[in-house]
Amino acid sequence: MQTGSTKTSNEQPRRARTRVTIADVANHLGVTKSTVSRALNGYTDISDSTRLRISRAAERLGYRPLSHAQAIRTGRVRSLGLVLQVDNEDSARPFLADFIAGVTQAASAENWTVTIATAETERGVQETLSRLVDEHKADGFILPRTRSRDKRVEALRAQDIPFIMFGRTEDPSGCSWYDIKGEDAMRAATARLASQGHRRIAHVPGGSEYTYSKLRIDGYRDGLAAAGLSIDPALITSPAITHDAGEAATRSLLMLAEPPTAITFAVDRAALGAYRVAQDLRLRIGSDFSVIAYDGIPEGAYANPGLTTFAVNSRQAGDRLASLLIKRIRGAAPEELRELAPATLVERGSDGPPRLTPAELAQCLKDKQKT
Amino acid sequence: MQTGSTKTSNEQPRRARTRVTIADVANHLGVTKSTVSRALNGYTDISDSTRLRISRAAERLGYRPLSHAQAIRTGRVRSLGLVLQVDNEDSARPFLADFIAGVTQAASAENWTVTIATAETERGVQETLSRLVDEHKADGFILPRTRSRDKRVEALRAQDIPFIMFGRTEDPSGCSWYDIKGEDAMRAATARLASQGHRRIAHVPGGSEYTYSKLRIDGYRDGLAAAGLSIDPALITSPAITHDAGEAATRSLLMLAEPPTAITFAVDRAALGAYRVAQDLRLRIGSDFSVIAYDGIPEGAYANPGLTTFAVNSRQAGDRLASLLIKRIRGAAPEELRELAPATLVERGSDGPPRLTPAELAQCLKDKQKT
DNA sequence: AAAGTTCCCGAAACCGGTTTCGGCAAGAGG
DNA sequence: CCTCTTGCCGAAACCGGTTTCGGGAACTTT
Repeated sequence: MQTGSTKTSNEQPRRARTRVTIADVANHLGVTKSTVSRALNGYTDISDSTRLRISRAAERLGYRPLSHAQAIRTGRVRSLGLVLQVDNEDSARPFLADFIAGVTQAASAENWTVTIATAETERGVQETLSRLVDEHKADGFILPRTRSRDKRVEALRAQDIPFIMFGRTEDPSGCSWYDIKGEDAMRAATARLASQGHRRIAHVPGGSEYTYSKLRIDGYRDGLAAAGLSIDPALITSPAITHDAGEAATRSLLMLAEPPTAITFAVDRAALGAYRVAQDLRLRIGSDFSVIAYDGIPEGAYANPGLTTFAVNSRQAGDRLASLLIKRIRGAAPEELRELAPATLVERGSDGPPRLTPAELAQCLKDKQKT
Repeated sequence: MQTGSTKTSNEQPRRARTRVTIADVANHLGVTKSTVSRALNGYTDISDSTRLRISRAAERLGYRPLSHAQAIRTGRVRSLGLVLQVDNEDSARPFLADFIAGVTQAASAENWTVTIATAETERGVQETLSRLVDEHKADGFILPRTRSRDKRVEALRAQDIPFIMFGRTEDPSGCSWYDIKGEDAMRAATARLASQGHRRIAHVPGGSEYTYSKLRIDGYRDGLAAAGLSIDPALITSPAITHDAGEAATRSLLMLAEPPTAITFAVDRAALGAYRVAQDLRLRIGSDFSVIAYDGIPEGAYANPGLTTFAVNSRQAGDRLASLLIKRIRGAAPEELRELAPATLVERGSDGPPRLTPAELAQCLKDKQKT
């Protein structure tokens, strides 16, 4: 019974609702499609009067070109790609909404859109990215959380596909980026603590695969050096980006024979782990020992005392990233599209002059352990 | 010097990187484009052997059809649209990442993508939505946070564009939805508190323009009725969805001559405001008065005592919404695509048997006020 | 063996835009 | 007055797919 061209899949015929096409505009004015197209796209071989007539008519008829119809010839879909890694641990990203708002806002301003995708693993991100590339779902990509050696960067660079990093990377050739100066923030944090009188200042770094982690350690080191303090490798723990890991790192630091009176954390979430330690050991954060972190997550404001931190403006970051990427897609050289912005210090209660010296703190902890 | 067809805009010629097209596959096998197209799209008038040959060759050559090239004829871009309202107040949406992960995951599974956009105002959302519709950037839309009377719904319904709501609405004709049974959760919350011995149980509703708010109030009322408790209009406050508003609502309830010993909140964030009141008045949440809320935001776990709440699975919601929407786009009747799922109770420490009667609580508060 | 089906697939139109090419007309130059 | 530009726009090809139409070959049926 089947009559040749019967489809098996359950797709429904597209609805017949008619759109205003470029041909409608052309017919309406008695010109050709090509004239309309060139008039609307800024070609110079169209007289001003004609251009005006056409753009008016297009406006009045409500003509909106289909970007996918344009894309077939131009190769541009006017869309930015964003592939997020959402693993189970830190899937709760409080500033994601802001970040996306920034990206989409800048994109809409140029009449572009944003194509978003997620994956759980690094490998999954790679695959998703390459699918979007293969199907040309986006003209360029925003790469958040860049690693020192980043496969996404390598793949896109090799294929000469426009991209911009939120973060920096080891080999910057052909790369554009927007990043927050985490190194400056950590330098400032260390300087601030030193000026408060701290002499032993520790650092809990972030994930070692990420570029930011190295940069923040550098900043921490620079800050110590500038304050004339020596660098004690024992005061730099293993990486910690979660609540639990931050708690463990804090504990290990306080166990030291000569414990630090201040700790800088590369990420807020780890710093919040220190609060649990303080509660456990009945220490007051901000006097018994101080904490300064980085990120600016909202939970930091609810902590008690509030977490002093260097906050990043996620919305602005998204906005700048999208703007720069569009420029890149339009042909700007990648080397011209590199921007750094500062984090802003949010002073709350988690830091202050040390009540005790390291030796006294050690003694105090030993006493508490007995009881 | 300009030679006629010079463009003024700064667009760069698209890069010449060649893709594998359908013609390449066809030539490679000595068949026509149309045969390849039909073979790959499941038409029945292609012999199995040919179909196999073609799909193998396509695979081997790495052929991926351009969705925008397909779209020009089919009218389908294989993309789901999602327009979020990101206002300044609650822009920090902790489950957004999960929600997006769910949506994109279900979309990718069908080889679809997700086009995301944001706006700050209700009006902005409307405009963004209509821009996406006009440019046909998506084949259908996911509408989060539906209102009782929702302009987005009316607009899309009028134009017969597929959509699905996360939430319900007043006039369900032509609507599909996925929603969490907030009414059941509130009924269960009230029942739970009643069984703990509470006799005066209050409710702090969410934004009155949203459908969920009305439903949760209904659930609260049903719960009271089922427990044989009377409904006191004084125990239903004005809407509160922020920390501050929740704090104010709590204060007003405790000021009552006969205050409630338990409060149900339509949203977690408002419930967290109650903690500030408790701290202020030196009341213990979970014994002096109890709190049960709804949402399952992560901050609830950090509160002290932990917030007992009905949590929604955002990831699953996103997943189901995307799946249902795709079915809708493929032609399923909207009435068949309606799903409800339960919220799950997360028992923490914010509720328990009342230590005091309402009268005693009032007295206690009066005493504290004196000192 | 002729006629009618059924199974496959090629040819060509089509979707809605963009871009190339060429030509007419008006203005400039000699 | 004739030629040479220059400005402006139409005709048609083109992008990469999908879909319609029709027809040849093989297979039944009578």
